[in-house]
This record gives sequence, structure tokens and C-alpha cells, in this order.
Amino acid sequence: MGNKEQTRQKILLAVGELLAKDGFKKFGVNTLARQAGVDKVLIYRYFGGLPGLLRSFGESADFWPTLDEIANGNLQEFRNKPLGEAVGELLVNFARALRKRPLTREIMAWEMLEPNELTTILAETREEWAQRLFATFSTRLTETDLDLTAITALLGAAINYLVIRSRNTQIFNLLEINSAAGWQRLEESLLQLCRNCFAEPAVG
Amino acid sequence: MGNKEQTRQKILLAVGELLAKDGFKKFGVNTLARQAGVDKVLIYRYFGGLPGLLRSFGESADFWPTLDEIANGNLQEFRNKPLGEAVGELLVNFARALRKRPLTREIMAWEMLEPNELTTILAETREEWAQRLFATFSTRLTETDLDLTAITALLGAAINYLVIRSRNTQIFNLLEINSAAGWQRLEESLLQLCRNCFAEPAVG
DNA sequence: TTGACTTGTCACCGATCGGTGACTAATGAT
DNA sequence: ATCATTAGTCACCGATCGGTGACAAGTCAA
Repeated sequence: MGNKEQTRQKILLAVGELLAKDGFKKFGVNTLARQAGVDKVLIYRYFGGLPGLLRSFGESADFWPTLDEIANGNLQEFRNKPLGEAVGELLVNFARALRKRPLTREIMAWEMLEPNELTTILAETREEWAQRLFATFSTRLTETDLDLTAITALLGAAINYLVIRSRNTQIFNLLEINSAAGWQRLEESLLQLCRNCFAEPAVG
Repeated sequence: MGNKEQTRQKILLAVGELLAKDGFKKFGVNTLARQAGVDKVLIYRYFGGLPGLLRSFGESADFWPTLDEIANGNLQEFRNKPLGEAVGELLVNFARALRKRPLTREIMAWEMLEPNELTTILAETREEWAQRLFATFSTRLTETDLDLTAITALLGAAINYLVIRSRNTQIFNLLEINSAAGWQRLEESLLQLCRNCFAEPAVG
């Protein structure tokens, strides 16, 4: 006779494996039970069904990068940089962090199509994340009359989109979004956009 | 006994109706035949199956905005505007055009999940579109040493993402992406980003 | 040793999916 | 009038889906 906790872990593990392997398209009770090598009835018994399982999985995993990772481990230092530099570098690091997380990419793609317990956790994490990030820079928002929320929404959305699309697409807007060279150009332009945008314009 | 061509049209019409109504999630031969009020076997007979039907539908519809629509009916005029203004206004018009097209939004969302005949047509249209747009501005690319391809890829991606997400999401990055007010802020920031970015920096 | 409880297996349900073969009924040319 | 063709209907197939009830086997307390 098996061990309950061990079986629970097998199922939780299989969630990540299946998502990373086949994406959320084929994600279901049957497929999942097969991947975990477990009878599907146990998913209902131990987690109350798919939603409960996703909730448990979302709490057990860390698919979202930490603020520290985005800030090269030193968020305080970013507060002293020129605003354009700081925002640009944070966004570039954010893009790199996402590209390193196939599972997160998959959940983000899922999020575009339908909400579920897992994407809800992702969304909450992100919003809280954004809030803390803005709080860090709150004292410097008076430096510019630009709409920092809208600008980061735009550039964050851009990164999200390209990261998701690069899962199964080579070229977007004549640019290779699947190669290191393509992302090099994107990162560079991201930095330039932020630098130029937050700099004082030449003429009033 | 009915009319073949008329039945074909009923099926083609039902494709758009069903996509706009229930999205691509429930899209299939059975559902589609039900929507069209037609037996599903006719889909196979007249179009050779779903892929062929989608191809026919893609060629029959105009879900992608024209260059003229994006340029307020006067693309030539845009060639004389400052580069930052031109790019910014084109992007804003692009966003507005997409927001007016629920069917296109749905296909764009579909594109994130898996390629099919319809999304392939969409992608081809978009790439050819981008190419023609760049050709229009080819003579002025020397004005700046910025990577115009990468920058428009970023901002285009941003618009795509937000348009798709706004189908079923209220807030992204602390900003309302589902309200006119939210898009007002996004449009404004889009313009400022382009204006400032293509302007000469204040200090060398 | 008995009996309650837990863990896991298995068979089954109804619904829906994509896809096909056989049929009826109307049309139109000879 | 005959007969091949065409348009459309209908019943069915196997597979898969989410979900459940019944039951065997092992565990442990009394």
C-alpha cells in the first residue's frame, strides 16, 4: 500500500512536467493521471479536482521571478540610477528571467486564453510585484510627467507577448524572436527607448 | 433541394459568427455545423474539412486593417511628418483598429495557442504589411541610428498583448486595460515614447 | 481476531469529439 | 420515361473527455 503524501507529490510534480512537455492544450485529468502514473480518482480525492490541484501547485512552485532577481540582487542600487536606465535595465532583466522559465511562459500563454486557478495566482503575484516595484520608486515619480504606469504596462506587455510568441514562432514583424541575436536587438532597443524617453527633450 | 453555393456561404458565415460568439475554444466541426444549421458532412464535402474551410474563410474575410486605415487614408502625408510622430500615430491607429475588430482579436488569441490555416494567413498578412510599411519609410531610415524594426516589434507586440488580454481581463500592471480611460493613457504614452525616443537627446 | 479506516484499482457513465458510409430526394440531360 | 448526378439527411464508428461508485488490499486500534 502506498503513501498518501508521496502520491500527492507525484501528482504535483506531474503538473509541471506535463505543462512543460505538452503545454496546457492537452492538460486534463486523464492526461495528468497518466503522466503521474496514478489513478485519476486520486486527483479528486486529494485535491478535490483540477482547480484545487492547480491552486496547490501554484502555491508550491515559484514560477515568477523575484524582485531581487530582476534587480541583479541589489534593488537599492537601482534607486540611485537615472530613471530611464533603471527602468530599462529592470525590463531587460525581466525579459531574461522569463525566457529562462518555460513553465512560466506556458502559464502566461494559458492566461491569454482563459482564467483558471493557476493563472489567477500568477496575475495576483504580478500585480503585487508591480505594486512593490512602484513603491520602491515612489519618491522619484515627480522627476517626470510621463505616465510611468502606462509606459511600463506597454513595455511589460511587449515582453510578455514576445516571450510567449517565441514558443512557437520564428519571425514577428520581420524580426527573429527565437534567436539570441533577435533578443539582443530587442534588449538594446528596450534600453534606448527608456533612456531617450526619460531624458529631457532637446527642445521645449 | 437546396443550393450548393448558398450552403457554402452559410457555412462561411457561421465561421465568423461562431468565432465572435464563443471564441475558438469551442470551435469544431460539430459546433460549426450546428451554428450554420447544416449537416457537418457538408463541411467535408465542400471544403475538405476544417483546414480547407479556414483557408476559404481567411481569403474571404478582411480581418486585418489596411495600411490606409492605419494612416487615416493618407499614407503619403505620414512620410512628411517627423519620424517619431509618424510611428506613434500609426501605432495608435493600429491599436484602435484592432480594438474595433473582435474577430481579429479572437484569431490573434488563437495564434498564441497553435498555428492553423487561419492564423497562418493572419501572420502572412501581417508580415507583408510590415514589409510594405517599412518600404514606405525606407528613405528616412538614415535619420536615426535606432533599430526601427526592433522598436516597432516591441510596441506592436505591446498593442497585440493588451488587445488580446483586454478580452477577459480588467487590470494589467495596475492599469485598466478594459476601459476607454485606460486606453487613453496607453495611447498617450505610446505617442510620448515615440516622440521622445526619436528626438535628439539633450546631451550627447 | 475483529472491525473501522485508508489507499489504490477498476469498470463504468454520459457527453462530445472528428470522421465516414449508406441512404433519400430532387435535378437535369438524353 | 429513364438514369446518372447532385444535395442533403441520418445513423453510426472509435476515441477521449470529466466524473463517480464499487470494491480489493493493506493498516491499525481495540
